[in-house]
Amino acid sequence: MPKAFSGQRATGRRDENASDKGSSLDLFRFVPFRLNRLAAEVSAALSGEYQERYGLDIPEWRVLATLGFRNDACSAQYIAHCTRTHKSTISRAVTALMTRQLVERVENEDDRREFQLRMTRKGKALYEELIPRLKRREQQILSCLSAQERKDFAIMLGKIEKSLGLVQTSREADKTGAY
Amino acid sequence: MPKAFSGQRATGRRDENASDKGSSLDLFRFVPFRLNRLAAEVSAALSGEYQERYGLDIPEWRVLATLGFRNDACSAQYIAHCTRTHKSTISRAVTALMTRQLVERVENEDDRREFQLRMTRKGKALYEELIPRLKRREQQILSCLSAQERKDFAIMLGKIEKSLGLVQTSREADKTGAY
DNA sequence: CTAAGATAGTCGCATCTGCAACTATCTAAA
DNA sequence: TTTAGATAGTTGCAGATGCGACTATCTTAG
Repeated sequence: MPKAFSGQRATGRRDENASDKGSSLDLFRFVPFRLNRLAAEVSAALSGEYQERYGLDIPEWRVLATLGFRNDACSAQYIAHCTRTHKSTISRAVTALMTRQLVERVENEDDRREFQLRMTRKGKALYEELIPRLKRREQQILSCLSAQERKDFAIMLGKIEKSLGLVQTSREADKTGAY
Repeated sequence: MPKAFSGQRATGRRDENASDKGSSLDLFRFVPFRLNRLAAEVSAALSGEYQERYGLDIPEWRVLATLGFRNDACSAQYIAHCTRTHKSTISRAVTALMTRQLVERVENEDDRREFQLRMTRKGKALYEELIPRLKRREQQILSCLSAQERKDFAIMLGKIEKSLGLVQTSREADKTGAY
């Protein structure tokens, strides 16, 4: 048996004089840290599905997810904006997906700077196969919450997203152009 | 005014025939995606404090946060395990912090493989200055939630963390050695 | 029409970080 | 004691990704 560490935060050997009200901070109660850690862990838990099984990385998955949900062609820039992913990252993901013939693009007649992206038949097939797996995983991860808690959790996420400007109604977006 | 995209998810031009119950998935309701995006955004919102102002990156901040909260020396490995950060990342962070004389290390008499890390006076000073700023930011981010909601949100995070094995009592850890 | 500025997409570059190999050290079993 | 295996920490390497420059194209003001 390996030598165990002499304490974890639960028992902690933290000096109680350094109160949380003052100049100390419990990393394990600090929401930004928790979100980072949780997001990394959840991604890792899902990567078995899209990464190992289908050889997709996260940006590639986001491209497919956007195209699949919209069920309509759209530009790379659109995907970059609405998934909050850098356009160069999306560009590389699209290149990889085109190489694998999961996605194809056609020139836009009205604006020859941009391309209309759409999934190929092969891409759609992969998407259809992947989606139920990912949904199942998500449900597994959330199964520790009751139905009501899941609902509340989603609402709170929404509030935080909104306060950070992560969600935007199309009306607001039309005004500001800030996609 | 720039040309606006022709639709964001709120209005969406999504084909309603592709029901969520079936083979489609709304990325914006998909918790793993939302967590990733939210974590990235929250980190960006905080980076102004530790990154721009103090030249710390996230791993460096995690080292300081662990040392500061424990208020006691500990090994790099300990920090790596309890922050769930790769040991090579922590190693590089510690090197950088030592160069800046924010952290120092002493040999462990009992086990000469490991070093005891502690903050220097200078490191403590930076820590003390940084903490209230970060707490303030966290509160700003969470200010869109009521006190009760914040509480509930923390509880739900805890449940998900627990179900993913992200939290571990020291008792369990002592048994498994799985820090 | 022309010119200035904005936008779509690509690509080189730098940085970050996980992986794995490596050294040094410790532990445990024969 | 000896030796095999485990652990702490470091470092080279490779993959991923954000930034910024670049080209091509579009828009708008004059």
